[in-house]
Amino acid sequence: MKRYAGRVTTIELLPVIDAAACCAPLTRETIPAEQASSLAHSLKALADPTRLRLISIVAASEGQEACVCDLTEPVGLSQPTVSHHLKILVDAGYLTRSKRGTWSYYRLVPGSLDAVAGLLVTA
Amino acid sequence: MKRYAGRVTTIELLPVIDAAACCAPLTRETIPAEQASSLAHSLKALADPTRLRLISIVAASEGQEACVCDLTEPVGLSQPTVSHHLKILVDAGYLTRSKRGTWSYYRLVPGSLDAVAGLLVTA
DNA sequence: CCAGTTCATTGAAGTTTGTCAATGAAGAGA
DNA sequence: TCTCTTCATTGACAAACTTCAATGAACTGG
Repeated sequence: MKRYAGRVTTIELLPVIDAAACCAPLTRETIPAEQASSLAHSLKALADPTRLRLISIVAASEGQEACVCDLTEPVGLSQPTVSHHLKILVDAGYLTRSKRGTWSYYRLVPGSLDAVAGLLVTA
Repeated sequence: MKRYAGRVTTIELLPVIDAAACCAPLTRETIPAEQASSLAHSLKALADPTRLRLISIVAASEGQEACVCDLTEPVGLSQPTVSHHLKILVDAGYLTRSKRGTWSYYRLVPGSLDAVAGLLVTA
C-alpha cells in the first residue's frame, strides 16, 4: 500500500495567518502530523519561482496592488498560467483578490509572509 | 514550447544559508528570476509534511541529532523513503549527516531555518 | 446591441515528486 | 570468515504539478 501525504485524513487547510496563530516554532518540540501538513501546504504555495516573483511584484507595485495584465509580461508566462498561480496564492492566504470592473487586483495580505517565517524561526 | 521552472538555465543551487547571504527580503523590490529559483528551491525542500517532521524530530532529539533508525517509526514510512527525504534536506542545507560506525546521524544546521525565514519576512 | 478587453476555468500533455520493494555497501560481533 | 544490522541507491509506479490553447463569463465603449 502506498501512502501519500495529506491523502489519508481530510484536514482543513487554513490560510497562513490562521495556521500560524496557534503553533510553536518547528524546532522546540516534535511537530504533530496535522500541523506539519498545514505548514507544508503553506510553504508549497510559496515554493515556486513564478509565485515568489508574483508576490514580489505585487508587493513592490504602485499602491501595493497589481492586476493580471500587469503580471503576465514580467513573469513571461501565459495569462491562464498566471491566473492559476495567483489562485494558489489567494487560496493559501498570501494574496487577496478584488474585482473592479473588468480587472482583478491582487494585494499582499499584510503579515502573511511574517506568519510563515515565524513558524520556521528557531528562537 | 513548454517552459518549466529552473530548466531553462543551469543555475547553481546553493544551500540555504548561502542563498540568504546576499539578498533583500521578498517584498522590498522585485526579486530577480535567479534569486526566485534559488529561494523556491530552498522552500521546496521544506514544503513536505514528512520533511518538516523529520527536521522537527531531529532538532528536538537528545543531543540534537538522530539516526535513520530513530526516524522511520515516528514518521511511519519505509527506511528508503526516509533516507530519500533526509538527502533532500541535506542537499538543501538544512541538515548535516555524519557517519559513525554503521549509523548515520543527522543534525540541524544552525541558522538554516532562520536564513529562509529572514528572506520571507516583510520588515 | 456589438466588438473588444480582461480574466477564470477546462482539458490535455509532459515533468516532477513521493513512495515502496529489491538490492548493495559497509561496519559490528560471533 | 559469516551473519546481522544500518543505511544509501536503483527502478518502478501513481499522484501531483506546471504549462498552454481553447473557451466562456463579465464588463466597457462605441
